[in-house]
Amino acid sequence: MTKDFRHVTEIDRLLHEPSRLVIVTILYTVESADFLFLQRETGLTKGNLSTHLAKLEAAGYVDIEKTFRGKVPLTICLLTEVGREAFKVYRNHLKRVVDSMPE
Amino acid sequence: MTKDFRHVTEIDRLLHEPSRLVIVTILYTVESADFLFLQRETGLTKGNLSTHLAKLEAAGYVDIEKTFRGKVPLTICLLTEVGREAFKVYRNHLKRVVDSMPE
DNA sequence: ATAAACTTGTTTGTAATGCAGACTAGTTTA
DNA sequence: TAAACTAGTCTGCATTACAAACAAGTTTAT
Repeated sequence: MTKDFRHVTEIDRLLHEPSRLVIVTILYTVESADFLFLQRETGLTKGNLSTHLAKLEAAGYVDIEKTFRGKVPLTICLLTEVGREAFKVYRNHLKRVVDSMPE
Repeated sequence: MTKDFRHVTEIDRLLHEPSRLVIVTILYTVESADFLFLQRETGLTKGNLSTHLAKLEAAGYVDIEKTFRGKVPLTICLLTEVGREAFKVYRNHLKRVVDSMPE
């Protein structure tokens, strides 16, 4: 048996998707962001961003608040405590993965 | 504009898939392995392993040599030079990702 | 007035992906 | 000669990622 690298497969798939990781990383640093801000920062299309946010919301990682800026609809996104914890866990897991990789 | 985390999205998707990363990591350390050895080490089902290997072969990351051990068919897998390089690039990319993640 | 363009997203359609069970083909053992 | 084993591939299904099309209203230009 070689060294066991299978721990990699236990990583949080929701955050392992690069698009979602970028979204969550941004939310981790800013605490609150609207839809178009996220779109600009991530470079994602609206449809794609919308889907990823819905998935993160379904997992309880982000809260999505529908509101208005004047008369214009506005979607505010923020990380939940669950999401913050999940990010930290993922980050640490990824660190271990990197450290376990052979030279 | 917040810090730019979009470099994450440029990561090698082929290696970003955990199952394939485990396969390639093993091949990186052993230089040569047969199908059943890989199956035991990775914990993947045959079908899944077969598909992932085919994908890695199509990308030129692994060579697959069909041979026989006595009268029994045997599939030998090994990383190509391209695959070794791709692994190193991915590993370094992942290091940068981890280092760029906020506390 | 009303048409054009913009804001802010959601829904839909499509192609790719991951996964495991069914299947193939041959070999060895009972 | 039937059962069980070895070594994989093929098939089908559920999930995913992605972007284009659509929706619903607002602001600007003519």
